[in-house]
Amino acid sequence: MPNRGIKISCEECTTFNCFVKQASPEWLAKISQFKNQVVYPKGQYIFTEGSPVFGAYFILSGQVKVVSSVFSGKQNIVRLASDGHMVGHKGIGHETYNIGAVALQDSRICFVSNELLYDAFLNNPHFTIEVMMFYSKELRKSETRSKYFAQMTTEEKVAYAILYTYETLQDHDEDGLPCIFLSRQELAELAGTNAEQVSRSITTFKNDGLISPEGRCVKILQLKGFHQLLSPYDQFI
Amino acid sequence: MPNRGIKISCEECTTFNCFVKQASPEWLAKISQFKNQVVYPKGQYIFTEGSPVFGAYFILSGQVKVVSSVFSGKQNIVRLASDGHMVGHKGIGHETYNIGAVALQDSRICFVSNELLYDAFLNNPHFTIEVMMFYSKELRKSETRSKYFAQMTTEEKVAYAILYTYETLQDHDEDGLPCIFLSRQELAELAGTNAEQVSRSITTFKNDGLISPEGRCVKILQLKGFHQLLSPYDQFI
DNA sequence: CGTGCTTTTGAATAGTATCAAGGCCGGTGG
DNA sequence: CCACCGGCCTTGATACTATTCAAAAGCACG
Repeated sequence: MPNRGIKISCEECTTFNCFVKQASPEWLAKISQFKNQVVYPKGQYIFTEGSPVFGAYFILSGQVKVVSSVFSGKQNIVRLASDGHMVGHKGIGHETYNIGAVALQDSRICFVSNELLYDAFLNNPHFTIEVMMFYSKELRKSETRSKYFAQMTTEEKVAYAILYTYETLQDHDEDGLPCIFLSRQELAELAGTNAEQVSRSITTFKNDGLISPEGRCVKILQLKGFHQLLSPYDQFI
Repeated sequence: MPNRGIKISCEECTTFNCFVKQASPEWLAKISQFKNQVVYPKGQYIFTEGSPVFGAYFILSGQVKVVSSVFSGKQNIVRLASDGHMVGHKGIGHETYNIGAVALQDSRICFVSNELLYDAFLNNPHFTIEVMMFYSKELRKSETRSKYFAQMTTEEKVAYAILYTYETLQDHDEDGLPCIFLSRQELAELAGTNAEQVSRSITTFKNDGLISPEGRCVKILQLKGFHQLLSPYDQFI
C-alpha cells in the first residue's frame, strides 16, 4: 500500500527541474496546498491502463515506467521518467489514452488535479510555456525514435534502449559506473522486440567489452561504444 | 518560386481551427501585421533539413509533409499536416532538429518569428494552452504509433498509412469518395517500409475490395474495412 | 533441496527487404 | 502521329534477419 507519511511542500522541495517551480510564489503555495503526495513502493501502479486520469503526476523523486499494452499481455514501455518529470497528463479534453505508470523504485509523487492545473496554466505563462516546451521536446524525441526504429536492426534497438535508459534514469553502481536495472523483458518492451533478442544482443555487447552484466544489473563500461553503434542515427535522444 | 501575391490577414482568414485565433484581438492584429505569408507551389520546400528554423509555420490552406532522412537518401515522412496545423516550431531553445517540410499541394502558409510567438505566448494564455494541447495530442499520437508499429505486420502498417493519410488530409475525388494522392514511395516512407511492399499490400486491398487504385490515386471504397484491419490496435490516430 | 522465474542458447520457421525484370503511362522529339 | 525514353508501379525469386518454439542453465526463495 502506498505510504503517505509526511508531505513535502513545493516550497521546501529540492527537485530543481520540476515544472511547478515555474509558477509564481502565490501559485506555488496554492498548488502545494492542494496537491496530493504519495510514496509508491517499487512495482506499484501509480495509475492503471484504462482508468481515467484526473490530473498530472509530478515525480518528486524516484523512477517510473509509462506502459501501454497492445493486445492482452503484450506490454510496451512508452517512456521512462525520473525526478522532476511529469506523467499522466492527458489534457483537458476527455479522450481516453490507455497508459499506465509503474514505479521502478520507491517514488514520491505529487498529484495535481486538472482543474487546479488549468487555473495555474491560465495565470502562470512561464509555467505553461515550460510545460509546452516539455511536450514539444518529448514529441521530437518520440518522432525521432519512431523514425529511426523503422530502420534499425534489433541489436541497434537494444543498444538504443540501454542508452536511453541510462540517460533518462542516470543510475550508477557503488563504484560510480553507469548501469541499468531493467530486466531483459523490460528492455525488450522498450526496444520493441523480445527478451531472447535482448539476451543475444547483450551477449554480443559483453563480448565486445561494452558492458558487464552482473545478474540482472547491466554495468556500462563504454558509453562511447554505444554512441558509436548508434552514430548512423545522429543527434539521438 | 514562391508566389507572394496578396496577403490574407488573420482577421479575414477563415481557417477556423488555426491556433492563432485563440489570441486576443489586439494580439491577433499584431501577429497579422508582422507575419509573413507565402504561397508555396506543389513540391516546394517550405524549410529544408539542417537549416535552422526561426519561427513557426501555420498552414492557412494546403497540404504539407514533414520529412526527415536517416541516412543519405533514406527519407521518412514524420507527419502530414493541412489547414490550421502548425509545423516547424522547434521551441525557444536552439537545439537542432533535422526536419524539412514540403508542400504536397499549392499551400498558403503564414510564418511567425520565435520572438513574436514567445511574446504572444506570454500574453495569451488560451493561445499557449491550445498549442500545448496540440503538442500533447501529437505526442500521444506519436507514442501510439511507435508502440503499434513495433507489433504490426507490413500490411497493417500500410493500412495505417492509408487511413492516417485520409484522416489527416481529407481528400476526395470528383464523386466525393475518400481518396489519397501519395505515391507508393511516399506511403512507404510513412509506413516505414519500401515501395514494393506498399504495392503488394495495395494489390491485396484491391482484391479484397477495400480500394480501387486509379493510377497513383487510391480511392477508398471501404473505410470500415481499414478500421477492421486495424481493430487489434484500438483507438488509433 | 526442490520450485518457479529469468536468462541464455540453439534450431526451425516465417516474414520482409533486396534484387531484378517487365509493364504501364505521360512527355518529348523526330 | 508515332517511337522512344524515363519514371513509377507491379510482380517474382532469393537471401537474410528476426521471431517463435524449445530446452537447458542459473538464480532466488521458501
